[in-house]
Amino acid sequence: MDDMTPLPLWRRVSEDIVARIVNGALRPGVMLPSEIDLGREMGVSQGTARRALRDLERRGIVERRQGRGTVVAIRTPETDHFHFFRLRHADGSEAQPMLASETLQRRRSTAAERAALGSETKYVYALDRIRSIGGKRIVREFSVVPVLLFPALEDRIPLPNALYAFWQDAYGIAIQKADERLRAVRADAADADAMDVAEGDPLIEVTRQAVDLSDRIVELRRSRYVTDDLAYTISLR
Amino acid sequence: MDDMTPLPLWRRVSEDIVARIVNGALRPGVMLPSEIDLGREMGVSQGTARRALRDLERRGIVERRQGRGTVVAIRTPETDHFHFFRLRHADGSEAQPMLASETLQRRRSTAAERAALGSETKYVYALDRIRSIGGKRIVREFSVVPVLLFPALEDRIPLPNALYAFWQDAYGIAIQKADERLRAVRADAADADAMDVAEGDPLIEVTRQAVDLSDRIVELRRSRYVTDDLAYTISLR
DNA sequence: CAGTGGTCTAGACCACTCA
DNA sequence: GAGTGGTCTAGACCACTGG
Repeated sequence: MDDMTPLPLWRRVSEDIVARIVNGALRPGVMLPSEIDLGREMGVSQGTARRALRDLERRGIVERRQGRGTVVAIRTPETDHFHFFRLRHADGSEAQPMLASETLQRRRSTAAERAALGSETKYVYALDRIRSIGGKRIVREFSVVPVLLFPALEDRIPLPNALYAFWQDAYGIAIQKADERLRAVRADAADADAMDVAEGDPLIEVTRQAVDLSDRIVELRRSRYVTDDLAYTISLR
Repeated sequence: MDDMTPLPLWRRVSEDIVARIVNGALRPGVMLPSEIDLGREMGVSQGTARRALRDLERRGIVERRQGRGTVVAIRTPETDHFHFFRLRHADGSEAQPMLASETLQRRRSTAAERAALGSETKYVYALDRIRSIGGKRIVREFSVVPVLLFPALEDRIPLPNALYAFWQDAYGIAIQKADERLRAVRADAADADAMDVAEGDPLIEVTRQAVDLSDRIVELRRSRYVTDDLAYTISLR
């Protein structure tokens, strides 16, 4: 598993900054040193510091603006939510979901959850939410997160619409990517009860694993979408 | 629409190379000049030529290997097909689809097709395919492409499994990205007839627009997937 | 062994931002 | 006007590839 060759200098610089973000020394919105200063601090040239910052920018971890500087990226409800929430109208515009209901439960983890989240995950929070768009309830989400990573989550109820922005803000856990599997399923009785859909209607079910900056799986999520008026939209490159 | 600032030097270099690929002067698999030679040819430094090549590599247009050189990327049936064909087994492994049937028809374009493919698209080829995986017919694909871009396509029947690799090879049209919209639908009588699925069963329907290196929409595709054993798999970053 | 891309440095000029 | 990132140059050394 180990790589014989050491990491390039620029990568060590960028990983050092990631580590500072993960351990909380750098918080979202904070200004980073300039390329020249960063290079001096780390004992590398400006070009190398520049490359590290460019790497972080490409990964969406920092934001750079000419004349202004480099700041740790903030996951706002806008940027964050719409990046990981893929339902769009027919014209491609973003859908504005509202939270219709929310329940949070603390319980023992299942074997499958421990397999994905790590064996130290004895307890989890199970968060069930229903979202409506344009007055129609068309999304059910079942999220599972380790209690260890999100202590005292029940005290924060009601949770904000955009979970990932909240996690970064309140727990310092930043989502890097989400791996998803989509399948078509029939709405069951519970779906018909919770959403504006008839039992037996086709839904898209999305199973997601959300991965943070430390490459840990920090959330398991299963979502069910009614796709009558909105579609799940992606771009393959 | 126009940008006041001129393109950076490195971008002009990379766009020049893209143009050479588009017009056929550079074909897939061909070796590019080294960074130093390219810089000399274009009157820029090695660093700038390097940046242009890195840009092309990031966009998947060329492949670079230390010690070997830079070549125009080849869309092989493996690399290409599995990039744009997202069905995966439960363990994440790639599914091996077989072509179960194929029909090609030349006809006038519809108004909707002209809106997407360009008003000069008077005629299109409509390609309908059924794919099977593990002996089960679980994919229907309806592709529409302009006759102008793919002349004499009927002479190439049967078309290979991986369409995009074939297009690049036979017509010099390289797919850069594909924008997709996913919805859950019920299998109709034609689906039940063509695939191993019962009428009314839930399917995922994917509507795709494929875009080439010149930013033209060159294909409209509608696919229907049975997701009992396989799931549509993506990664959001 | 010659040639390639990967990394790294040092320095220059420019465009942009903000006080 | 001082400071930032964006671009560009010129040159160095290294690791890898292939004959």
